[in-house]
This record gives sequence, C-alpha cells and structure tokens, in this order.
Amino acid sequence: MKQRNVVSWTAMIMAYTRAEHYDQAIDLFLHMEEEGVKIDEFVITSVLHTCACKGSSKDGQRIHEYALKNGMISNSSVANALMDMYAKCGNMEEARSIFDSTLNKNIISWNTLIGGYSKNGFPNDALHLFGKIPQKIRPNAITMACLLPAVASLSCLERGREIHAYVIRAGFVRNHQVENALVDMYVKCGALILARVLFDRIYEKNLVTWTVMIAGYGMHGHGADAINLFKQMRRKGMKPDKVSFVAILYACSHSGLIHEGWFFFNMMRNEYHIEPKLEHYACMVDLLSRAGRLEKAYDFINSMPIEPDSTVWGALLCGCRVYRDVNLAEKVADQIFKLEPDNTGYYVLLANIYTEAEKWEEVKRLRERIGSRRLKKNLGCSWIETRGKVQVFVSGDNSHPQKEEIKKFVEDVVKRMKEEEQYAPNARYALMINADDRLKEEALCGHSEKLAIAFGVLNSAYGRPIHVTKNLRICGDCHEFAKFVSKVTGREIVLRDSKRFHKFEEGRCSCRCYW
DNA sequence: GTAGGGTTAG
Repeated sequence: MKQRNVVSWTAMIMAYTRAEHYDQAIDLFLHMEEEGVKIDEFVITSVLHTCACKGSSKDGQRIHEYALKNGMISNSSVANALMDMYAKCGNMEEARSIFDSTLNKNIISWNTLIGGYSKNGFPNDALHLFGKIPQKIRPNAITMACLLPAVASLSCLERGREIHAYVIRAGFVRNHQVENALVDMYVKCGALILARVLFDRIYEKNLVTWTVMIAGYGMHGHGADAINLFKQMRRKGMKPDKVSFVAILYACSHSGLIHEGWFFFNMMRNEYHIEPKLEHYACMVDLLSRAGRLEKAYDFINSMPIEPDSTVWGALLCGCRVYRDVNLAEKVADQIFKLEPDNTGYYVLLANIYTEAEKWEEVKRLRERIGSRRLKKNLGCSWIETRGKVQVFVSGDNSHPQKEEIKKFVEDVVKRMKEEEQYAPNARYALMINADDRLKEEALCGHSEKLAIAFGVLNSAYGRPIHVTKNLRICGDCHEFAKFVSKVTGREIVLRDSKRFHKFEEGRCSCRCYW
C-alpha cells in the first residue's frame, strides 16, 4: 500500500465515528501528530464532529486549543464544527462566543447556532437569532428545520403560522424534514386539527411523519386516533421502530388504554423483535400505575432485565401520588434519590404526596433535606400568546399591568368553587409548612398557570379556546381551578404542561385527572 | 477526506 496521508487518516477517523467508536477515532487523531502527519482543517473538522457525537467537550477543548494555536480557527468550516461541538455538549456560551468572533459566517454558522439554541432549551434565543440573519445570507430548508422545534417548544401558534407562511413563500414545503417539523410544531402548539390537515397533505410520509402524528394524538389524549393511525401505518407497509412504539405506548397510557398498551408492548417484542428500552418500560409502569396496580408495577420494575432509571421509578411515584400510597412512595423515592440526588422535581413530588396525606413532619424533614443539598425549587412559569404577543407569568408574580384584575378574577373563581363545589384549598399543594392556611391559599392563588388562565379569559374573545403552556407539570389545585373555569365561563382551556396536553371543557379534563 | 436538519418521553 502506498504511503498513508492525511486523507486516509481522515477517512479512518470518520469511519470510526460512524461506527460510534469515538475514542478510537480520537486516539487516531492523537497518533497523527506523533507520526508527523500534517494536520489540516479537514481532519480538525472531522475529529470535532467525533467529539460532538461523543458529547464530551473535554476532548473538544484540546482540539479547540490546537486550532487556535495553529491559526485554523479563521477557517469557517473549523469554526462551524467547533460551534457544533460545543452546542452538542450543551455549552452554548462557548458556541456563541465562537459565533461572535467568526468574521465570515455562512448559513451553516447561523443554522448551527439556531439549532443549538433550540435543542438546549433556549427557544427564544433561537427565534431572536433567526431574525438577525443578514439580507445577503439566505436561510434554507435546514434553517427552518432548526427553527421550528423552538416554536414548538414555546407553543406560539401565531409565530408558527408566520414561519409556515415563510416556508411556503420560500419554497421549502417539499422537504421531508421541514414538513415533519411543521406537523410537530402544530401538534405542540395545540393545533391538532391543523397538524392532521397538514399530515394528510404530505404525499410521501416517512416513519417520522407517522410517528409525529401518532405521538401528537397521544399527547392530546386521543388514544383511539393514535391506534387507528398506527394500524393504518402498518397497513401501508411501514415498519415501526422503537420510537414509534414509545409514541403508541404513551398514547395508550395517556388515554388509559391499558390492554391496548400491553398488546403493543407484546407486538413490539414478538413481531418486530425490538428489545424494550428504558422508555418502553417507563410507559408500561405508567400504564400499570394508572390502573392502580402499584404493587404489580413495583414487581414489574424489579423483574426488568435492564437496570431501571429514575424515569421508570418516577412513573410509579406519580402513581403513588394519584392513589395516595405513601408507604410505597417512600420506597420508590429512595431508589430515585439514589439515582438522581440533585433532581428537585422528585423531592417536590414526594413532598406533595406527604402534604396530601397531611404528614407534616415528613414534609419538614424533606424540606431540610432539600435545603442541605442546596437544591432550589424550579420556578413554575406559564405563558400565553394573545394577538401574536407572548405573556409570561411566574409563580407569585405581581408585576403584571393587569395584576389587580387578574387577582380579582382568581379570587372570585376560588370563592365560587368553595360555595358551589365544596372546594377546600386546604393548602394541599402549596409547599409552605410554617405558614397559616390563609398564606398557603394566597400562594396557591399566585400559581403561574392560574394567572395565565385568568389573563386568557380576560383578554380573549368569547368562544376562542385559551392556550396556556407551562414549563413544569400542572399543579393539582390549578387542575381543579381550570376545570371549574371551563365550566362556569363556557370556555375551552388547553394547557400544555411538561408531560402532555390537558383540554378542559365543561368542567372535565381530557387527561381524566391522571397525569 | 470537512462543518448545519426532523421524531417519542422526561
């Protein structure tokens, strides 16, 4: 064989990367230096791609330093690969600083950063950056595919429709990924019917197209529609993969279709020979828990052939809350705290379970535990889009210009709930233990989702549904509140929380009060 | 031989 050169080394690095042998790929790069092969920007970008796939910025940083020392960073491919590496490792500050210091940005630079912001939970930054693309650089279909998930996560239907119009004008509609991203966007903005219309118009549906729509029905609690679509998909000869099965299993669990869930779980294993992964087990635990079969769920977890993680245990902990099983909850929570000692959400969930059982001593002990770990409670935050503008409400926020009106609305509703439904706020969900009931009730009234719902009722036309999005799961007290508001105002309230959609209509919720 | 894209759920 002829002399090895930089091209053959690069090809090897890429081959290792494709085979997911990241460490071998990186080792190969390090050996190049020792062998005195001249390093060019092609190898650098390739090995940065390796680091991005591996998700470790430690290796990436060494390459970054090398590129800096050797003056390669002015090459836009190198700069873009660096940005992508940092974005994939979750370090958006570093990605941004490279972006800012890159003089010759091309569309890939913009797409990389927009996509990075979208994926790392900074959807507003993604949207903002999109608006800053200069005239001379033309966005392409990939830009849209990077941007649409940001719109989806914000649930801004108006913005989404604007961007959809842009996609049509620019002629990106015949692109699969863009089409799928649009369907997903409409689903996550609560516009299920629009999503379906678009879905039906997609001429060549691929597996992702079907999966997005099935998952969409699932999130909205339309289990039967999800199952119909899944059947239709199979009739068309599509072969569901593990993601499609997560979608259909969650659709079953969100709609309480327990037997159907087991049917698909068995189908996955027997007919498609897909080994269940953690997420599939989590769905099944969710299904069992929903049916109130908590002990069975516990045994099921202990019989798993793979090590359960916190999401699997977490599904059971949710069940313990709904069925008020404090003893099992403690056992389960112990497992979770071992696995994820720093995730505040689980402490809050256990605290809520204790609170509902009025076990104040335990609540106190748990609070001390949270305090000693210096964990901060995640701030609840809800938002609502009216006339294209997004209003954000934070728990206990008192700065809104309409705060008096909103406060009065919430208080009036609570008063009516007490009179008409024997509702007792009982401070069940307010995590304040040394406060008296009045203070707890006040804290409940200030929950962000109540404020956003009140704002929606006060500021939108009668007959229009009210769409609210929340960053965390909806609180139980707010869930009761929303049900009541939908009844007495005759308004439809659609609330997307971190887990699913709740559609409140005439005093009922699509989640059937299990979430 | 180089860098950017979509899907479940949390």
